[in-house]
Amino acid sequence: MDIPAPRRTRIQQQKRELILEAALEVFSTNGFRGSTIDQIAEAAGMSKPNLLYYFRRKEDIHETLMKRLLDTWLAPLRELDDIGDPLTELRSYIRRKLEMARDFPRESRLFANEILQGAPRIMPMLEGELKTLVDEKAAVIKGWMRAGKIARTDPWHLIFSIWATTQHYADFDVQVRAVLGPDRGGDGRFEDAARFLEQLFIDGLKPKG
Amino acid sequence: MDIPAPRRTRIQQQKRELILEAALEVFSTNGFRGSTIDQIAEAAGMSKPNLLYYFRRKEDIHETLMKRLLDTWLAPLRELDDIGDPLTELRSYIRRKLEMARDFPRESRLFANEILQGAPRIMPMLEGELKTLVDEKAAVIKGWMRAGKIARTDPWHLIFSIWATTQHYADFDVQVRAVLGPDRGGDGRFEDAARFLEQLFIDGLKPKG
DNA sequence: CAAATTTTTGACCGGTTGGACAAACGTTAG
DNA sequence: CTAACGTTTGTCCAACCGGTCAAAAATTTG
Repeated sequence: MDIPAPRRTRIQQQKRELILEAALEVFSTNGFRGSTIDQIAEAAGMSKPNLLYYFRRKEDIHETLMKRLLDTWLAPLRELDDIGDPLTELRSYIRRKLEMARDFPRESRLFANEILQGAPRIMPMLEGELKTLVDEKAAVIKGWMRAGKIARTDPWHLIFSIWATTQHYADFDVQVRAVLGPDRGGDGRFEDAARFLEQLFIDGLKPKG
Repeated sequence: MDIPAPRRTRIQQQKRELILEAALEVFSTNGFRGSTIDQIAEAAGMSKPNLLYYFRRKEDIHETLMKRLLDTWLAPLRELDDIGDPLTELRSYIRRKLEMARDFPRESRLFANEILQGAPRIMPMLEGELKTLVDEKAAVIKGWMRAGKIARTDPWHLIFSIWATTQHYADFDVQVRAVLGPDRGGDGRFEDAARFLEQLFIDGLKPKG
């Protein structure tokens, strides 16, 4: 990175944001290697050397984007809380996750791209921060199961399946729209998905009578 | 493509297979633009011009790979049949899909890469062949619902969720292994996933008493 | 064996890419 | 006004990349 964080002027902050926004667009649709600095510069409305004045290397942009992304990306899971009704908690976790797929598909795709290619730049984060958080929440879910509040299953795979099903609507969006066709593939598809996922997970997780 | 298919010698077939195998490895981990002909050639143990003797352009390799992939990829869904017990049919569909994620993760990632980047090369196939097949199978599932054999839901989103959850174990494999850790992330993870998915989908789809 | 054919390779080319650099431009403060 | 500082740009470069080509090497055919 270029200018040390504390000494950034308002203009510098602004331009850096502009670049990051443009880079998100470009990286998320072309992957890291598939994106060029020129593309990002053009999307940000500036020349390549100008962009390189704010971020010395292409990788710096990607790294900054990635760091920032991970926090927001894990926020919904962080909010999953022990207090409150378990099924309600899970329901709103699923809803929040699906809303993120709807409202931040580029972020989802950026993340998917990185994982698909073996997570070369964020492996430590997965084994550290992410694993810790998931283990913690899995313990919470396990507690609910022991208390008979929800059916017994593997909490880790439950979390994976929530990730998979919700992010699918961002990462595989073109496929979803192609299969649903013009009529059902419109804006309503997220509400249909929400209804379906609620039924699948919540009804499926109700404790066995 | 180079030599017309009917006039290929045994050696040509063999070399082409070698190249396709190497290309699958490289494309699935780096994406199309992220992969170079040199990488593929090295992985196939030959020089770049030699590779280009068998496939004139980089795109031809990708196209051949993609065409071949789609058939095998959709085979499990094609097998989903109206005859036989609905829950058993769905259970074995899910199992076959998960087995494909386990045994052909590179194929899954190649496909995921393509879709993630907007499916520029296979869009017609998605809107045509794939949509037709899914619509057909959705009708079958709907029939089961009308007959009271399984609970009522959206058949399209049901299929999406099966795709998402099973392919997740191939596409996001590094993340799954990182989160499960060294002990649970070993070879047993697919059996755990199979048990979990069976419970989620099959128990969740039993008709409401 | 020799001629014909197929396969392999080294050298090369034009275009692209990430990045460096110095000069020009703009802005602010004394 | 002008010196200092921050910003922008045109130009350039070395590395890389997809692809060509002619000639060498290997193989097949007669």
